[in-house]
Amino acid sequence: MPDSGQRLPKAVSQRLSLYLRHLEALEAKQRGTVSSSQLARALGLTAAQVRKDLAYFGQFGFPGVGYKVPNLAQEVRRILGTDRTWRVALVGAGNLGTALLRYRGFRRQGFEIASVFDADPRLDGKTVAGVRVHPIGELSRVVRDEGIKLAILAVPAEAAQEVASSLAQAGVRGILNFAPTRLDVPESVRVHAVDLALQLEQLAFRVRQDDR
Amino acid sequence: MPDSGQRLPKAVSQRLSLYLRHLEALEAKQRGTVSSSQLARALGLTAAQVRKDLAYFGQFGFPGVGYKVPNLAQEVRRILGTDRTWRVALVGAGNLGTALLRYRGFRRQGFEIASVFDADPRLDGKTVAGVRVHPIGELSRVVRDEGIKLAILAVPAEAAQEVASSLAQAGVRGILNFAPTRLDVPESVRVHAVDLALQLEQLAFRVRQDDR
DNA sequence: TAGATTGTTAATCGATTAACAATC
DNA sequence: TAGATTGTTAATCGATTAACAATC
Repeated sequence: MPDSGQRLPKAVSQRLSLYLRHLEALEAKQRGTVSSSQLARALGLTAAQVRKDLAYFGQFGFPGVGYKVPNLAQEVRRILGTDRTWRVALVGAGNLGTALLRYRGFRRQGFEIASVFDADPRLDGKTVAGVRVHPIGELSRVVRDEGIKLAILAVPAEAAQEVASSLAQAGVRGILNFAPTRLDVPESVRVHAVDLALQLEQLAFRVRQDDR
Repeated sequence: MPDSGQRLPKAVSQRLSLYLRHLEALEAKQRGTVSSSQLARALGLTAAQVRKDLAYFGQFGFPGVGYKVPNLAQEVRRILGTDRTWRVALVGAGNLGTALLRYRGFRRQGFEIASVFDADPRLDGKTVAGVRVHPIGELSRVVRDEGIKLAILAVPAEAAQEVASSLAQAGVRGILNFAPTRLDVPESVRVHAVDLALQLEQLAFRVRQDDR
């Protein structure tokens, strides 16, 4: 039973991005086909898991052959929604914001940082990495006018909630939150938190655990 | 049955960091006690889950009262290993590396970026955010001499594997990898990957799913 | 054809939730 | 004491793995 019906396990969508990464590497190497067991080995999963994950969305494989690389890559892009370009607003042009603005990985995966906002009046009208910085007061208008649906939040924790509320109000549907704080937003808005210190904490914990 | 015996579910350790975040916020507000249901509400979990998670490590609560905030915060810090300062090496002093170097959240959680390395000879000997940049050739020596056990990898994907191997060789036990590539390291080294484009991809996917 | 590999069902494993006696 | 809340056991839920007929 393909496509609809059963709910998608949360873990599956996370693995889709991994599949796409590896498929793109295989595309670059001009590999024609790949089997579930090859994908599994490369990504540290099991072959059954790979097949089951992909089968949630349709029948992409060929028994006895495997999956056709460009084919499957395109399907996964379509599923993830990165077969088109998403225009993204970046709020916060400090160190982290600037790094994110210059990070080439976003564009490579179909994301374009279309406008940048910062509360610091000294940045007003300046350009960073070729993109003009707007005063934060223009956020609602610009986001609304440009129909932007995704935003990256790279402001201090204290400012995050207020900005998030403005973004929600302006029609943003998803926020990638780098501020280490929980955001209270309407149901219509998805928040995905990236807490950098938390990542290091997890790493330290696992390293210490190995020492038992 | 406390502490040892059963294996720790992976998801539990991830939630420990969340507990600590919230406990630190409560500490700042001078809150004396907190119940499992209050913690659960604040973090979007269930009370039973909070109690069970904490019970893996001991009996920290008081029936009828809840948990003592400073007490529990200290216990969780001890469990996570952030009751001491971890010295961390940063490899890559580009935009992302610089942003990470200036990011205050690391120090707040007990991580100190003790030395920085970059392959670009123009950065050689310069200081960024008050820390001197070493040429990458000195990586092994410095890491070994200073007994550094954690590293942050903020170099281009092409360079990541080579640097990771050097780090492993020099005795590093954990790598926080910002390069979008899988690293092949000895068993003694833990790798925790942070793929920024993947985070945006996941967000876009969930936003699109909501539109069904 | 023989060999390989898929998609899918059933079995297993693990994690979350509900319930409640014990405790303050 | 009465009310609140813990730690823990049993029940439920969900995700992973194994197995295999169908297919190329």
